[in-house]
Amino acid sequence: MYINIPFPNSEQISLSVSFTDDFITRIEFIAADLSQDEWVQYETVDDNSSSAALLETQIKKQFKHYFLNSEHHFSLPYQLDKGTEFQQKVWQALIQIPAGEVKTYGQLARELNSSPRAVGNACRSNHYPVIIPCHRVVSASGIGGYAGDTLKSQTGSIAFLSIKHWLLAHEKANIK
DNA sequence: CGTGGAATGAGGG
DNA sequence: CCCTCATTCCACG
Repeated sequence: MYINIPFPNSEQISLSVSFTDDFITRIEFIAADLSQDEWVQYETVDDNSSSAALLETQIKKQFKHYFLNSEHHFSLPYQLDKGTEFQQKVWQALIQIPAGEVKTYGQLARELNSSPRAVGNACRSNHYPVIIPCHRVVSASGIGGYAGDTLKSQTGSIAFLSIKHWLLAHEKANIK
């Protein structure tokens, strides 16, 4: 099952969160479906009739808190064991970057004895954007990429870099 | 300054 | 194997 959470400051984009009874399986940005009033869904009251409903409530609550206050620390269950050992190391490093701070691909690469390019690729394969804050990794010269997009090339209809920019601004991070 | 190659990890033809 | 990628650094002109 999944829920769509409207992304702040954009009526065009939703955050689609897929989950089972026990954990989140995937998060992705999608073009918002304007045919339904998603804010109403988003505001629904607590329902603890099942474990899935419980998790759904937590997801809604925590994203609402984060969008209200970037200091919010996510505590949601998700599967980390899908990637390779290297990818998991990168993802672990990502969740230790606090809101308001950024690291470059190069910095992370030095910490992990790898290369900037490889770190970027691991960020690219992050299945849980926002709660695993790959947006806090920027390039040495600018904002870097997001969801496969770069300054030079936007792959689809959604301007992913504008999302990265919004998240970093929301967290009051200093960027070039 | 621009350009090109190397290093790195993973995925795809 | 070869290529492409959310990079970066260093050499060379």
